[in-house]
Amino acid sequence: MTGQRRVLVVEDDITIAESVAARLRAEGFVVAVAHDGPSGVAQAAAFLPDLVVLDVMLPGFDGLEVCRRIQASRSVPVLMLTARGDETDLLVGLAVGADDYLTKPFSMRELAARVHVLLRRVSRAVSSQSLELGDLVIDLAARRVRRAGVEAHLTPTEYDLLVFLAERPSAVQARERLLAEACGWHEGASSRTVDSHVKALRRKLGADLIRTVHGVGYALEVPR
Amino acid sequence: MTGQRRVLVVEDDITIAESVAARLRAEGFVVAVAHDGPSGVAQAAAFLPDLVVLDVMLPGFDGLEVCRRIQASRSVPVLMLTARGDETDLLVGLAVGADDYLTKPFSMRELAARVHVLLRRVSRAVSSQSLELGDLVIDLAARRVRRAGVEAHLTPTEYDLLVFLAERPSAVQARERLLAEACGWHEGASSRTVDSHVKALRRKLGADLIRTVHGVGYALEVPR
DNA sequence: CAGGTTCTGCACACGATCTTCACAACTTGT
DNA sequence: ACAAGTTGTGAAGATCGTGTGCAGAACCTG
Repeated sequence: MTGQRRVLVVEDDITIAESVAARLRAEGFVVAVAHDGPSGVAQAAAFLPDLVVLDVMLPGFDGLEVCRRIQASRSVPVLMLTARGDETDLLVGLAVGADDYLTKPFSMRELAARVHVLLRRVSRAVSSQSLELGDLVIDLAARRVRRAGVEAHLTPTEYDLLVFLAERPSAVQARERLLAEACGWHEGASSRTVDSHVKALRRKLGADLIRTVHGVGYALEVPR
Repeated sequence: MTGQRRVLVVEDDITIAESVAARLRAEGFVVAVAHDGPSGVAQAAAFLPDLVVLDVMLPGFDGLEVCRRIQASRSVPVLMLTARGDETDLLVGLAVGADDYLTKPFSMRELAARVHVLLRRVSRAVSSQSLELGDLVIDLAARRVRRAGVEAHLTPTEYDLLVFLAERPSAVQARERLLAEACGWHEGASSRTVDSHVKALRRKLGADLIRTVHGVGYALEVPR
């Protein structure tokens, strides 16, 4: 994970919002605050947070709707804040895509702990800023790739191909899929084109990185 | 992830342990219970749970040590149970690799909700669906097969054949069926082709895996 | 526009895989 | 135990898929 984590707090109660924001800033996060649903959704799109802390009770439309809309465009972990006993909201929230929840009142310490857990989990899976698979590091923002600390210069197609594979580590992808996703789609495109790019990736990043699955396609193996 | 999820509950208070186990069983999980640290670690290795619910206060050695040991061998999500106010234990627990926690007293409903969230998250992250039949593990996304932890290299036809059988454990499949499903369909294809592939599978994965049903076909037996 | 880079498609060689065959070993029913 | 049918086995040929190098096309960039 590169740089600072960004957290968006969507909470209409100014006092709570500020406490939360202050605590998270103290923990080293970059924090944005929205006080209603529509601006929450807007900020989620503009601020591109790594995590959203979301009150379910909001003016405009409610938190569940916000949750749905945020998740619709981009997969972001959501920590929901619910009133105690609001189990219906809670269950709906989890169904809608929230990843965790806290019931009010909660301690700032508890909030911080949960935020850290959620982000740790996310970075373990897929980070929005960089992909790290063993000694392979892909800096998505900078479009740079390093293997065992050594930077490799990749052409655009090679890079896209690598990222597509790296986002699905060890999952086998058919040539056709790779051709369509990474290279553009041409009528009558030859799937042998993929071979050429795979070959280039192997030359630049090591032959062990990409596994050939005979008769199917390729998969990226997590290197050590 | 195939079939039922397995949950291990490590909790010394028999009443709590049974309530938790009962609730989780009602939710459709396969549940094992351990009442102290050492047997918790042992069961984690033997029962191979998809998730562990772990009390931090345990006879033997404490829950944090159990957590460490469980995580040491295999990555399993851990839901910690802590006494209210035990924030030190809590933070250490999260550091040691717990993925979530509940403070006592908690409602069974809350527990069940968290268990579901954790498992959903894991299946989302690790994604790779897999078939597990005893010591045979088929990673469908990666198209990889392991028996008793040892990876076997299978050819495309062998793999397809195995998956077809593994999706219908113990069910006998006619040669013609296998020929059509796993191998492509040729006019006038000889069903003896299947024999060759079965033979290869037996050589690579052990002779006990595939049972011959004389005059009918083959069936995959769940190995112990 | 010149010079470079990148993408794509092709052909060949090699290796992996599939299929078949003949014969041995086995199962089943009588 | 025997005969008939079925399955296991090993090997060999046919087929298919992939790695590789190369060259023209397409694409930037200054």
